[in-house]
Amino acid sequence: MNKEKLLLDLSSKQKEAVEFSDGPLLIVAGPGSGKTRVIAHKIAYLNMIKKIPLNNILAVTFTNKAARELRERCQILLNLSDDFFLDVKTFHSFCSRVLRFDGEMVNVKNNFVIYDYDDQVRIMKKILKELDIDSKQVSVSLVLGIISDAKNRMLSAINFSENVDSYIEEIASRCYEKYEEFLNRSNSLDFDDLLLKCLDLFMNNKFILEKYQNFYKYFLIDEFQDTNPLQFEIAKILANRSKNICVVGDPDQSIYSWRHANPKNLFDFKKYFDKTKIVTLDQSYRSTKKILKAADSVIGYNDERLEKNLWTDNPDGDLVELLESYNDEQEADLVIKNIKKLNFNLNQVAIIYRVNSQSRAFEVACNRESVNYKLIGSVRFYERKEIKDILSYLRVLSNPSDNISLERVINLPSRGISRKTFATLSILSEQKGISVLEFISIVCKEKTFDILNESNISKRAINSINNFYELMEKLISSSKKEEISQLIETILDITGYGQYIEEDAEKGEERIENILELKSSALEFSTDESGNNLVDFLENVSLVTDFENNLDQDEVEGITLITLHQAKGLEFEAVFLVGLEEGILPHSRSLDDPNDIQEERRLLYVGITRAKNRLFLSRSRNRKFRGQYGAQLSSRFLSEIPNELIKINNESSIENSKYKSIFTRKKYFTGKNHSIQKISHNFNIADKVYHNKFGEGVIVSIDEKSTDYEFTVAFNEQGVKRLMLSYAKLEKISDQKENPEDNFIKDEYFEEEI
DNA sequence: TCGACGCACGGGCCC
DNA sequence: CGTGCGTCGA
Repeated sequence: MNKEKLLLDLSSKQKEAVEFSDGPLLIVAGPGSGKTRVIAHKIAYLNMIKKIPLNNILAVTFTNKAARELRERCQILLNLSDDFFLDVKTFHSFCSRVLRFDGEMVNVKNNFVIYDYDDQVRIMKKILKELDIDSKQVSVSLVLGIISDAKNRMLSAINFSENVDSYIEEIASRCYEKYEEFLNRSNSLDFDDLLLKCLDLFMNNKFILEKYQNFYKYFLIDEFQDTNPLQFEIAKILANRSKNICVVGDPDQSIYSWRHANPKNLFDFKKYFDKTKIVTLDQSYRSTKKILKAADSVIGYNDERLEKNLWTDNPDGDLVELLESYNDEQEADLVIKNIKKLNFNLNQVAIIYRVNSQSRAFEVACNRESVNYKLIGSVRFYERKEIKDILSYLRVLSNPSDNISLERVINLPSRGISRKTFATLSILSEQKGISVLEFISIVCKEKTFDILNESNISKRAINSINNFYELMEKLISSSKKEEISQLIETILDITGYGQYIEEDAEKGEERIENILELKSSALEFSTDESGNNLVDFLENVSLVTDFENNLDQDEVEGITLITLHQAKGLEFEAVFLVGLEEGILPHSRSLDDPNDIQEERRLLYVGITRAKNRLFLSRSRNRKFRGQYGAQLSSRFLSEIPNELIKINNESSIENSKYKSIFTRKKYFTGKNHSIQKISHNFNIADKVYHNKFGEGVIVSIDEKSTDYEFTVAFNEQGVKRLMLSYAKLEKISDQKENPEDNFIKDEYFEEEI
């Protein structure tokens, strides 16, 4: 392939981005503007035209799935065989590998384990107990959040303790110190540590930094709007020498601020790197004009934006359809019904929701209607109990310092080592400065059981501990010679865990299947990855969360059920965005912070722009929550889409007369950016009015609200009510005819609330 | 030390 | 509604 051919099917802007190969480059790329294509072509261009060896290029993507896709594209463009070398990694996997090689310089041993959120919670629970802090007043997640914040501001436990300025920070500071000690003792790192220690390594070891700087001459970073401060620092320090760094992002698609992502990194990039070239990709090749317009008008309500003027040559397309149902079950039915009417391959259809728990109703509906579906990561595979149990055994074998994993399995299945015994063992081992497993080994090997006796551990318990020791000895020797999948089999066998699972009448079968799946993934791993040892396997497990996708992908035809966050980067012919309700999207936890609301809006923007052809938005008037039905208000975002783009799905009106009711789109919103139009009216105090439900009445007062009016009406029979004008269908008695077109009626719930 | 039982409380997004 | 924890009796 020559240069002309490589650049043939690129737009002039895409070409510009691909051909600018030396020096800092910032690509602002709207949804569907072909950014992955540009990155792939850029790598191909560097290699083919500029003759840069592939191993001098580091590409960083947001997920492992994106990494795989990029590799595939490059492989095709460069016409390479399957096993070609190209570093496409996530920040975390890159850092992890650096630390495996060179971590000693920052006191990281090469067999460290990575602790996930679940592990962190277990650790922090212990710490709170130890420090006698009431976990009802100071929650585990709060403390972990503060620690993570601190790490992202590059504050060590000591630095942090010097700068506490509130009661809660003082507590968190003490926990932070303990937490770090615990991780240290366990030879383990959390996700933040992977980045932090790696950065530490680069900043304080010139020699090692230069090694990497000399090795990687070109950097490409995707989804830059979702990089956090540590990641940005790592990018800066690595690229500081060559300055050949290209970042791609879209501030409107920044949806990970809760993970410390900072879209400002996009703007700071050009401040940090002199003479940054900026290319904006604003042509969408994905969505129809109408869908794009809907997306654009929604995101227009956010402020402090970098306006992009996204445009497309695609056809106008169909109107965005609005679905409304009575409850979440009906919502699922209605969505599936509409999917069945479409003429797309089911792989081209997605139901996208805000929270995983929404998937349940759709699974049920799919099963009932015999529609195949692929559920993406709701109960994530590696987080299932039986999988984590097996992995904990493996972790202990790979890293004997891993106390938290040991604690998990030492009495699983029950073998006579109680929590209390384990706690005693922990204290004793800590005094000796070794891990619990090491302590057990020494005591059992030297038969110095007196030390346990003295600590009030019963004869029976000591016997159990000794049995466990012998069991572990066997496993350790197996782990040295067996393939991982074989080792899993051995574990199931000699720990009794296999039998324990089988005895579980309810979930046993499913759990066995999951374990088999783990075994087959281990088998796959040891055959096709270069590293086939336990450490590599466990690392892969910690960092790759989407392994289920590997298996199905497009082999089975089925619709996709997925969260908005996970849907980033994907596209479908038809998209159903469901649960457009206050409390869901925007999520209830974001309602009182305007910045959070803006992120929720970006989330919707991401959702809308996944659609190529057809977009359906759905809301339910009621939803089950904690076992009970509660009324739901329509999402404020729905009213931000201009009416002319919207069609109300004709099946939506619930036929059952009991629930006749219906849409709550606020007609007076026109979706013009930043200027919310106020409803107007010609009512006056003392006017006689008629209301559908309450009958005749007299207006007592009219209060102006920010976008609406609140009427107080004295009804002849129902007493005094307060009603929002936009929701209540009030008529002046003199006005005889109601407009038959006007079916934007009231939201009963809203009305009664007021 | 184990497991059964009952109670209280909690549920966003993920590398 | 589900779970996770603490308490209790065996």
